[in-house]
Amino acid sequence: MTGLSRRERQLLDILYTRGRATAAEIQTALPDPPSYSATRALLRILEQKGHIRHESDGPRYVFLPRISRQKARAIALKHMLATFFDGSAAEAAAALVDGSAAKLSPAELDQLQALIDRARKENKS
Amino acid sequence: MTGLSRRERQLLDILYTRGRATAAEIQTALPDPPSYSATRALLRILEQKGHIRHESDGPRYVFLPRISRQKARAIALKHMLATFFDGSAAEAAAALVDGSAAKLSPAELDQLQALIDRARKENKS
DNA sequence: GGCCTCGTGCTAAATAATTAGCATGACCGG
DNA sequence: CCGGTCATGCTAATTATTTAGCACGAGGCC
Repeated sequence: MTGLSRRERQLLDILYTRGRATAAEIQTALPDPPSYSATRALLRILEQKGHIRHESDGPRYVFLPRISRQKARAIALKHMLATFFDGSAAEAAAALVDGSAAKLSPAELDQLQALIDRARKENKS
Repeated sequence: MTGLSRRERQLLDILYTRGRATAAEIQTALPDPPSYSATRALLRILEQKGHIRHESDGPRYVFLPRISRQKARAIALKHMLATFFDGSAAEAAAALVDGSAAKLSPAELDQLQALIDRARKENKS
């Protein structure tokens, strides 16, 4: 995943965020958008490299990542942990709870509490 | 940060991971390592772009990111939340606790528990 | 002093990435 | 039928990135 070029990465991020998108949607969403045909050329390259695929949606193509969002998440998380948190999921979670990246609502804290409780139960068995 | 080229990103990741490194160390750590002089040329570009700086360490330079690891972390976390978790810190934290990316030890769960408790206290005031 | 090693600054060539245009086909409306 | 719009496949030109070599200086050893 670190072998991606600038534009490849930008485009894949859009697809991971949205799940699927047309070339026109992707073009609009790209930072400093290139032309429609430049966008399509990039899509073709990513498809050739095996990162994405397309389906027909009426008269046009819609593009999807080849790996699931879950899978892509896990890969991205892992890379981020290694790069910024010495591999420590706990530190990353702490950063999230701490609000350096976002603020958790009470409901979200409850949700996380439930997960911790469950993780503790599983640790006991 | 999404405007970085392939090699730029690879190199910065190394510096964020290690905090500081010599050109030789960076060269070795780069995936599919280029020559020493190619590595230095890349460092020069990143320095010109303002992403890194160097200090003298005896007869050689040692390179550092221009932004702190804390800051870089926060940026990376934010981007990852937006791309893979619809902006939800709670979902990301859940993924971390859930172990899809890593398994938390009992001590780590305690640590996280303390942070949740504190966040809840702050929510009350 | 000469040679070697280590490190830097700089340059330019090679390579990869990015870009956009052309040709074509399908469809629709006048 | 013609023209316009929308979409694709494909190509090649342009631009950015990556690469590595050269020249030079510092330091150490013989």
